Amino acid sequence: MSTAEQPRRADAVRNRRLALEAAKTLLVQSGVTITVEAIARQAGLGAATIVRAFGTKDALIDAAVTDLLDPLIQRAHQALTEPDPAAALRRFLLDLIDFQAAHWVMSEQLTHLQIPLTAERRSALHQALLGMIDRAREAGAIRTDIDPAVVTVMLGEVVYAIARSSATPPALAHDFVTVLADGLRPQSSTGPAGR
Amino acid sequence: MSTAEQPRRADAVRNRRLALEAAKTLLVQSGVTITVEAIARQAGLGAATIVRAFGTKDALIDAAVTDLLDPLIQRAHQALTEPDPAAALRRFLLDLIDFQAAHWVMSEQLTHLQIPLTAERRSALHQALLGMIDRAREAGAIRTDIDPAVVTVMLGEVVYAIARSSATPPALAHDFVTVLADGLRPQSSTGPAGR
DNA sequence: CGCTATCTGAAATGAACACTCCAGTTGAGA
DNA sequence: TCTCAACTGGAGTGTTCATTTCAGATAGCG
Repeated sequence: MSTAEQPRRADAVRNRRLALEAAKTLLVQSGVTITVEAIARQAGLGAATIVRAFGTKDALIDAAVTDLLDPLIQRAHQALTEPDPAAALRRFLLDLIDFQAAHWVMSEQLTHLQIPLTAERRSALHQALLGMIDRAREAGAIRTDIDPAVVTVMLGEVVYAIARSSATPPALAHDFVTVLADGLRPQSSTGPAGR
Repeated sequence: MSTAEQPRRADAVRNRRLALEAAKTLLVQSGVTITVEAIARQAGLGAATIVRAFGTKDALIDAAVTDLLDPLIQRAHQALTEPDPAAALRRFLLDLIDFQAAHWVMSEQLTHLQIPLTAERRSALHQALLGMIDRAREAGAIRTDIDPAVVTVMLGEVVYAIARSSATPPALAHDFVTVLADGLRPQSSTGPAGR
């Protein structure tokens, strides 16, 4: 393909890797404003070197976030093949919350950046989640009076939010998923519906 | 009190008001980076005038956001006195989502600002929400196996998230509150619990 | 080894902002 | 109407950054 990797000097390759690791480290830390300067310091390199290795700061961040996101995507694909769809969904939601709890600071940093790779990964996650919900729905584990697309948006956004919450104790995540799961289960009693 | 308003010239008062309105207008618009320059243009004033009227840009934004938040706080207090706690909570959640849907862009802008007044209002909202949940709980409308504080965090964050979702069709908000309400209701069947 | 294309990073550049200065304007009391 | 302190806003000032430049260092081939 067009991925024609022109040969690069060993030190350039090494420094590129260092820059990526440094960016990942900073992305996970809270409270830090991520500047090229800061990444350079963390990597023990000059700022110019870092920018040159990726073209722009945005491209560097994009690559770093993509890296961080990959394990999560793997888990998502895994969840899609597990036998019990409801359990898989539940487990994945908890994974998602864990991930966001560790990384929500990152999301804040990303707002004004041009990060196409990351956008792509996010969309992949969204697709996988949609798949999980479809499976759970077909298995009868999720009420059918709500559009699966709506459920997907709901869960995706909500997980982000819950992880974001200042405290984020594990108990919160667990309780939260419980409430969601109970609310999403087919409701036997349409209850005091009218209200 | 110490609110000793030293007399100010009529034009100064008018311009202060203009600046506040301009800031509110921009805060609600999406995609706009809010600079003092932009607010000044919107208000038809010079940038210097605006900064001087409030001391700092942050103070201006703080005042504007506070203004925008006030009606919502009023609704919250209102909800606390309605006869049916469950219905009041539900209605307020929908209000909250509506508000956030209209204003979430704003929240993004606020991340790096010094906005004590706004922080205070937010905390007031949180308190009110906690109150509503307590009332609904006492009325037996909310399951008791989950800490009310957790429920509060849950709802507060979640509402923010759901409003944030790109689409935000009203249907989404409605369905979402339904799912939450069903999930938060006392669960008769501990169900096929183990799972 | 020696040579040179590739790399490096300190310093320069330039853009975006919040905030300040000051010469000129204006509201409003006498 | 006159006067002047309070106001205004265009033109700075100082910062914070991403990105570029370029003189010097170095990987790695012959």
